[in-house]
Amino acid sequence: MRGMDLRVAITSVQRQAAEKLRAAILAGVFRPGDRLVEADLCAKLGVSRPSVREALRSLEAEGLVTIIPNRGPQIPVLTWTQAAEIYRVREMLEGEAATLCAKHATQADIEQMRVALDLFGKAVRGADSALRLSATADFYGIMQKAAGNSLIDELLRRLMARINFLRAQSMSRRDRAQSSLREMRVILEAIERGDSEGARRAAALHVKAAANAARAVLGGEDVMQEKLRGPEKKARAASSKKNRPARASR
Amino acid sequence: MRGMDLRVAITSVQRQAAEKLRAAILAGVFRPGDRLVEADLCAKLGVSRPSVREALRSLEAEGLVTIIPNRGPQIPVLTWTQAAEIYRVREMLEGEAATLCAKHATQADIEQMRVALDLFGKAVRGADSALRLSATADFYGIMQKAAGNSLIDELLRRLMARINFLRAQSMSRRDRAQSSLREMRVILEAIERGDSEGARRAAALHVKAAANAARAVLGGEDVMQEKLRGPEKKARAASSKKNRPARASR
DNA sequence: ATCCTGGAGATTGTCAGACAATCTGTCAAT
DNA sequence: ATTGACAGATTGTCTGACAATCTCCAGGAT
Repeated sequence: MRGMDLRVAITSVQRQAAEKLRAAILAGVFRPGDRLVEADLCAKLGVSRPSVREALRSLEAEGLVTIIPNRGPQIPVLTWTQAAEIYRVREMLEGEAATLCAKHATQADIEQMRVALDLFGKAVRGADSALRLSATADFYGIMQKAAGNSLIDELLRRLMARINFLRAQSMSRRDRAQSSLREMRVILEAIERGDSEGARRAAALHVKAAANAARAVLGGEDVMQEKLRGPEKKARAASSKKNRPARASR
Repeated sequence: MRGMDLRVAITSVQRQAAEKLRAAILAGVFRPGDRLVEADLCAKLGVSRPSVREALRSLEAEGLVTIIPNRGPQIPVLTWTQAAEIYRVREMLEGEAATLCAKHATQADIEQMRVALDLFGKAVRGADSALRLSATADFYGIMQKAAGNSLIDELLRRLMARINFLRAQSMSRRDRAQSSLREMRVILEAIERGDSEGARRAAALHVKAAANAARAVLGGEDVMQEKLRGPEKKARAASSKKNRPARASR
């Protein structure tokens, strides 16, 4: 093979740290509002503070954590307004990706998407939430790669990361997962018949539906702040037990 | 005034460093392909290496610099493919911003945009490139603020930063600047009459024209790599002469 | 009893210095 | 001319330190 990639994966500690943290956040290890104490992260990741801090700067620029001066990093709490903005942009970008995919996808691409979609269908029927997430990720991953615009791919990936928390919550509702499956089928059908504008519309519709489901979870107006900040105090008491057992005397 | 913002600007060294660097890159102090040596930046910014490194991480995530492991940060060299992707996304986002602006803009917003556009016209006639840049920035700044979607605003700002170099080059051509002025007038007119779809079309058209002008500068295919990497070697000899004494003098 | 005021502890922001790993360019040897 | 080794420059990472700031709790004043 002429174009085989022989490069050894060369990476650095803080890059790995950033990756681990990103994965942890996406996996829901931390919840919105949680503070990330540098010292703890050092211990958990097994690296020094400078590396952790650099990793955190990267994540901050990606919007995955918010760093408040003199207070430190924490998982951002989304308001509904912010979430709505993300969904709106996602709608445009995903629509474009679907259009591009309908134009450029090879038979192999389409075949892969079909496999991913079948897998998703199985996950929905079996209520397997982990498989559901990975199957959708696959489906979109293939679509975006086939679309051939790497910027859209990257932007979408970051936006998805930011609303990951919401997606997990709204997807856990069975009916939403099933509608989602139907909508994705429509997208794929349009791509199969090379209907680029149809694919765009279908993708946009799908995101709109997802946004509606998310709004239901979030409560329409920006009440979410209270919804999530209410439990925070209780959570802090619990987590302080975990973080500094020595002082749990009270 | 009830809502007056009394907060003192609380910020940190590395945030300021990041800002300074960002501004320097946008101002064209560094050219694509230039390496940013940490020690030099420390000297120029007057801060320590950890702060510089954290600032660089932020800029990396924003796409303003590329950090190659064991080689360090450098200003990314855009290929035409990448630039085209950016213009495509910019077209969508700016179209949406124009639409939203047409829907939500107040009379005051429109008035401000008109002022900025007049200023831009004056800059074009007077061949004042600095004023040209600030006037366009104003025009779009007002438009995006009036649109009321802060995510689009932020994404556009970052994308613009990445193609800043191209914009400066293609805008320096008088005819392009004049077409630009005409196109922006059309956008504003659509906004004034509340024609949201017209505003979207006009904005998209404007970005398409800008992309064409940029392609002319960049040479259509990805030849740019050579174009910019050629002078790099000569530049390095000169810059090392320039960079080294700074170390000795302090 | 409630509110204000210190202070103690925790955490972040920043720096200096050090050292290994890696890259780059030069120069000699084949 | 290509290869190989060496020296210098630069990055990646860690340690330790200290000031600035925040948070929470206790004690005192009203």
